[in-house]
Amino acid sequence: MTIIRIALPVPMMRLFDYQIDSALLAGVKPGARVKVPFASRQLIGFVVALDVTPDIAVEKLKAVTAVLEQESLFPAAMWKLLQFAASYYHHPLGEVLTHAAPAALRQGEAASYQTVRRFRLSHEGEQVSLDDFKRAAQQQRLLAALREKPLSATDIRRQDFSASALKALQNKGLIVAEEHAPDLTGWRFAAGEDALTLNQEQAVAVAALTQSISAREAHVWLLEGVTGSGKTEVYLQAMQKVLERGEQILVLVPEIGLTPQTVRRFEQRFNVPVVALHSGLTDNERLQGWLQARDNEAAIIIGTRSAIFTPCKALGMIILDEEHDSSFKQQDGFRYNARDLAVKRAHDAKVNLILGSATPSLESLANALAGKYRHLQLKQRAGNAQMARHALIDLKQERLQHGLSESLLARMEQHLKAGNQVLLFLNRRGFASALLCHECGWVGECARCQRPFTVHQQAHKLQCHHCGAERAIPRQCHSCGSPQLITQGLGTEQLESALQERLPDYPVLRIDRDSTRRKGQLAAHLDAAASGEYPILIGTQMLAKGHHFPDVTLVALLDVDGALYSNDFRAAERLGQLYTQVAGRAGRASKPGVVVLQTHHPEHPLVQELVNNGYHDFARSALSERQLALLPPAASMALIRAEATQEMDAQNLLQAMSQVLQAAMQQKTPQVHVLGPMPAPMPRRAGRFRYQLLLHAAQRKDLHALLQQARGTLETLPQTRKARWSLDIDPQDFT
DNA sequence: AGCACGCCGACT
DNA sequence: GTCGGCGTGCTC
Repeated sequence: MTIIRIALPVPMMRLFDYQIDSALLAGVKPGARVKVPFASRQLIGFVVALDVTPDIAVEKLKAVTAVLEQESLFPAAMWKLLQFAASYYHHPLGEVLTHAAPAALRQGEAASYQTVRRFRLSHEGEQVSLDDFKRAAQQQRLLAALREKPLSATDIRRQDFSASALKALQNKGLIVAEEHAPDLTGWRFAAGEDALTLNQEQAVAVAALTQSISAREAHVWLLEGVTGSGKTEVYLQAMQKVLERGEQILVLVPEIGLTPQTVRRFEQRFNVPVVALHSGLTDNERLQGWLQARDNEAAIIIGTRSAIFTPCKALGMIILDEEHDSSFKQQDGFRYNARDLAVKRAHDAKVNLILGSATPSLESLANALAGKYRHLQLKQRAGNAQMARHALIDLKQERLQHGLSESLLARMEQHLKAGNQVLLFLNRRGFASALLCHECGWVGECARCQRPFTVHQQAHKLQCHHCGAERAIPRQCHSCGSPQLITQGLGTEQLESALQERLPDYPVLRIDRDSTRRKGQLAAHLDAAASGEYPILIGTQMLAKGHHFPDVTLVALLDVDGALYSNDFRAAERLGQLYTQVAGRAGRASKPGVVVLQTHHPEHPLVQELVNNGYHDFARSALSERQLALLPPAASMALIRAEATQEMDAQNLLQAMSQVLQAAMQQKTPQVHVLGPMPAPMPRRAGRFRYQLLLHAAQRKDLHALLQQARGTLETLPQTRKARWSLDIDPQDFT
């Protein structure tokens, strides 16, 4: 009997020791999966250490039930990354490992390739004469092909053989199906489509990357390229250099960016096996992709956030597109940031990492400006496309009608009369953001969130956008009984009907979560928007990404002032990114676009910077503001959130945690500030009271040393039984 | 987290 | 008389 240490998928910062029979243990290495009894159930965990001295009596140790494999499930580099992630995010190792493994492996499936079904001619099939099939062309064609070599089910589909012909020949006993192990022969680069011609800036970027790849250097590259500057072509030409020497590329894209078109583009260009890890895969398909990546059977692996945990035997480069996108940060459970882990992974693997964006995050920009990342800039649009012009409308001097100023309406008519499209952004769906009583001021509020209900006139209901609760629209005030209920705050639904009334000759298309709820509706709406049959387009944030509308010559952002004086220090950065991404949606060579910002604060320095000098300068100003205020990236933060049905329970837990942290710091001069407990920006949600504790440190290592020391104590506090809590390292969202 | 144990209300 | 409500405690 030996004792081994195991990481289990439970939310505790502890490992568990088990006895194991020597015969069972033979050959088992750290990283292998085992099945063990845990309390009253059986769990699958990962071996972390062999032959350990347990910290409790040996007799109390249970025995391992089964060993699922002997070798580590994760190659050494991935094992190291996962250990790092667990310690950096102060998250239990067992949960990290379980999160990183494909679902099929978490559930105990074998880590093995699926057999492929292959069709070959039977003895009779080989004897039969093709002339007997003159009246069955499909069957004849299939027979002829099978005389050359057996075909897999995929071959048959790709080469357009008819399924009914296959069936018929099987029924006649001329073809037999066999299950075969897949032939794992690796892949070879073979050029597909030709590369595009580069402009000067692209050529400079490609040359720098190529040089680095050839010299086997490893840098992080921030590719800051305005919309339409041809970042993708830079990626593709750099990728080719890596593929030519047989190395793999991991491509991470935002959740919304993983489309079949993206995947096809890689396939057509390079003729190499591409694995796309998207949400539509079955557990088994995902496992197959994971294995192919691990064994270098796939050359390009493309996926969203979680794909950062895909092992690659011959990793040669990582590309992370739209690096500023918030979907790279997981917002619950194991709250990791795929962008930051990509930096660590590329560094350890000694490969290049390209972070691409038109609107880089201030974190990455700071690293580039500090010389930690190499900075590549594409300031010109590829081809002849021109940059959009920018304009401000000062709302202080204007009368607003349904959120639209007279000068904006005048501009819109001008563009519409010229036969162009107009795009209006309003990041608030529904008809109005509140329903209130004109006589007594009562506001229709969700009792569970203490926030006003959004009015949805089309669906004829009130809806809470925080918890989803719904009510019928009342006819009378619940407080004074008055029938005079009025709405406040403009939503997309109201904007749509106001515009239909004001500009009846121009059909309006609204694209938001409500109008695209059904499957396929978003794609249909986007097609309709691009077709030009709707001169006026209205959209929420979801329209800011992904699509280009060449006939749109006027884009306006309504009601973004909230971002300028927000409690959230990242609000301005996000506004700058939204504004710039939106500007990139519009115009083409022959029809340059105009972007209009309606604001009550045209004098705001960040607005001025954004409109006059663009994101590039805006970001640098915003960054120096952060540095002055000692906010990230000039400092490090961690956020502890707590919520409970009783307000005191959430407060008390964080109070106790604050004391634990303060006590841990007393040994040295405190270099970490613990702020709170304070109510969360949204103090109630779905009937729960929410509080938070903010940790702030000028030096990241101080914050980490503190959490390293105190994290174990935090989870064992008795107050944790009465409140739900979570720890978020480098929080992005403070709600 | 998940599960068992344990002590108080509305039903066959 | 039981079934089951979820508070409490524990997991090698």
